[in-house]
Amino acid sequence: MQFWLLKSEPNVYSFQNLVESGEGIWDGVRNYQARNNLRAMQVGDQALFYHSNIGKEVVGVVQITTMAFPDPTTTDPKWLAVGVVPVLAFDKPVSLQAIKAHPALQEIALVKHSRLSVMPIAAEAFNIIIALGNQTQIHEA
DNA sequence: GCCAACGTTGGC
DNA sequence: GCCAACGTTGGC
Repeated sequence: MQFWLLKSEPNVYSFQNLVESGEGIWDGVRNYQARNNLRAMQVGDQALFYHSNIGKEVVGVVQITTMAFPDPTTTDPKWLAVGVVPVLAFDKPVSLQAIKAHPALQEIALVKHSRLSVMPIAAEAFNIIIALGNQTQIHEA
């Protein structure tokens, strides 16, 4: 099982759009590195959903439901898409600022490779961000 | 709206 | 195959 981070501009396609439709297709990727990451995805992999430009925060988690298939938004066979479903909406979105301020998240691709739209993320970093975003599930004594 | 980072294109 | 020009992304 691999973990990923998917970036979208919320005025184009937001996490809320995905929650409302229940399932979606992650398409429109036109970058080779991002495409290669889509191709490496397996059914059941999970991904953080990041809102770029507006919000600049991780707002939830999605699960990959299909292997990569030809992107339906183009006739060019070299571009790929995957199916996704929402699995968790954060109580408290995790801002880019908070990620940059976290000592254990300095090296993630979101910070280091800000222009990549589909990137792998280590399980440790994935779990830290989930814990930050899903704070109401952390109960204190 | 600006600009840095970086990917792509095209002339040579 | 190099590299300058150009386009796009995304944070600020």
